[in-house]
Amino acid sequence: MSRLEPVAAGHSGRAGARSTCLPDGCANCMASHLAICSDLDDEQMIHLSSLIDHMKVTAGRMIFQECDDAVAAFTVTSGVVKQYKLLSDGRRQIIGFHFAGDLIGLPRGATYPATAEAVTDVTLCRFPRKRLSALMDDYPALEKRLLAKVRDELQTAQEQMLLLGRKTAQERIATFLLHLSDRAAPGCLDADGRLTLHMSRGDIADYLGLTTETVSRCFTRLRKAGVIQVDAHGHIAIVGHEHLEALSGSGD
Amino acid sequence: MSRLEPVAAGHSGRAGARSTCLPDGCANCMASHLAICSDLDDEQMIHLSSLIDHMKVTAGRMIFQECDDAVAAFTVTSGVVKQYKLLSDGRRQIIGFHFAGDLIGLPRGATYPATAEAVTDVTLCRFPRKRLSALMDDYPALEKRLLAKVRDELQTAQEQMLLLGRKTAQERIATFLLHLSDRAAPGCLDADGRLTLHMSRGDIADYLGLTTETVSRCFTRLRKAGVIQVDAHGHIAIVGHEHLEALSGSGD
DNA sequence: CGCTTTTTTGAGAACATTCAAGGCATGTGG
DNA sequence: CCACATGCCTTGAATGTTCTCAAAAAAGCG
Repeated sequence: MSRLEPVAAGHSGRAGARSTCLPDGCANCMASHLAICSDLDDEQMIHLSSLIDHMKVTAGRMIFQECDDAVAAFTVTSGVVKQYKLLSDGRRQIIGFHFAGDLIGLPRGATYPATAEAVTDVTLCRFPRKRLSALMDDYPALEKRLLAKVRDELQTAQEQMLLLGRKTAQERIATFLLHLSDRAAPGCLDADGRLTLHMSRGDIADYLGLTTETVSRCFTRLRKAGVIQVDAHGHIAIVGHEHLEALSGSGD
Repeated sequence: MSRLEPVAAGHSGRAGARSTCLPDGCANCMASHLAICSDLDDEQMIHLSSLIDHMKVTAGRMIFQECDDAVAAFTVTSGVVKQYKLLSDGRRQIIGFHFAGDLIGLPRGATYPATAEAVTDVTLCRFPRKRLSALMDDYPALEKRLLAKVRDELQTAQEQMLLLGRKTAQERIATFLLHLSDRAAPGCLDADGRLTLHMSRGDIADYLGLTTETVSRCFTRLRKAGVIQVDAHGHIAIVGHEHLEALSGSGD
């Protein structure tokens, strides 16, 4: 049984954001302006489209596993994905959450260095690795874009090292909420400015190097302090943005 | 007064590892086989050489500072460099140590995201940023090499997140020692297999998210357990490599 | 509605930190 | 060559933040 199911064919004949002639999956892609394909012209896009598959993965399913052969990379086109590493006794560190436009699964080596799992229902664009790297040789714009993405990721990772190595539990939670509301997070911010976390307390804990209980206690404290409001569905409104920034320990 | 001093001119006429016609600094460069220039042919190397300066920085001096304009990138050609980020109250996280062949100071944005400081006396190769990116457009091999370097760094950063978020103090020290002895570390490994750390206990602590005291206590425990031997000068011999691996919590 | 899963809350324990002092090496000046 | 100052490392005792263990409350789901 494959963990990955091809996405159902979309409505044909509907013009997408780009020119016609593209496969439905690409023409309607919500992430095309964010992903590595965004710098390609229409002709190149058609070429790229011929190499890829569009997939759906339901929440909780694995996309690829650490140590597996890295045969394909994926662009997240909707939903939220997490990547994590495990220690032998089960301790888990989530190394990143990924949103629409993010590319995952294109490591330097032959195998994936982390496991990827769908947090919500997810749609993905699958690039066979060999064909993608061949394409990079032809289209330098693609490689430039990839380089930019990897650099961004590295910078984010360095900020996360500061968080994991030196910040208190409270500061970690504050930083996390601010990052979600300020940056990243397409699909996390409601129209009314409310934040939908999507991931569980346990996931947040494993991302911030804490336990579920500590995360829960910090949320409670922030709520009682009037910095955030949490509604019945767990959606979060940041009331004291400045207060939260003060609590985050800030960059410097 | 500049923090960076040009390196003294080398002996002229001495043939380096590469063909002649190169500036002494490049011809004699100990890191040319490791750095991003390693994939260039002689003609390209001559071109690259015309863009760069060779510098010396003494131990403890700053190379560039967080938030400064990222006008130049640097390749470490000898010695050890650390990069760190600070919180407003002085808490510090070292995000990486850099050895011969490593490239630092080429961020995505306009400013350096971290401060770089010489741990030992260091020699550097300085690339003005604009000219380097112009050169990348001409020599795709250079950009490919950079991409590979950044990917390596990202993978290292992800392993460090696992360490900082989930490993115990003992496991962090064990992992650190193994990494130095296995990988990285040109100039850290003596002929007889002994490890020279170069950096202080405080630096190690700020790299591993611990305090100086905890680092010291862990070293003592490892020494008393017979896993490592520390001589009068602080050089370390790893006696129980397998034992250390068991203590490191290992990848999975 | 009953079941499972997740989240919250509480009490006690643990690991690492903080605070404090002593040891050891290096370097300087008498 | 020794005395002394300095900086870094080590060791000890006490504290604290976060974790572990445990149970209740809330939310999701058939």
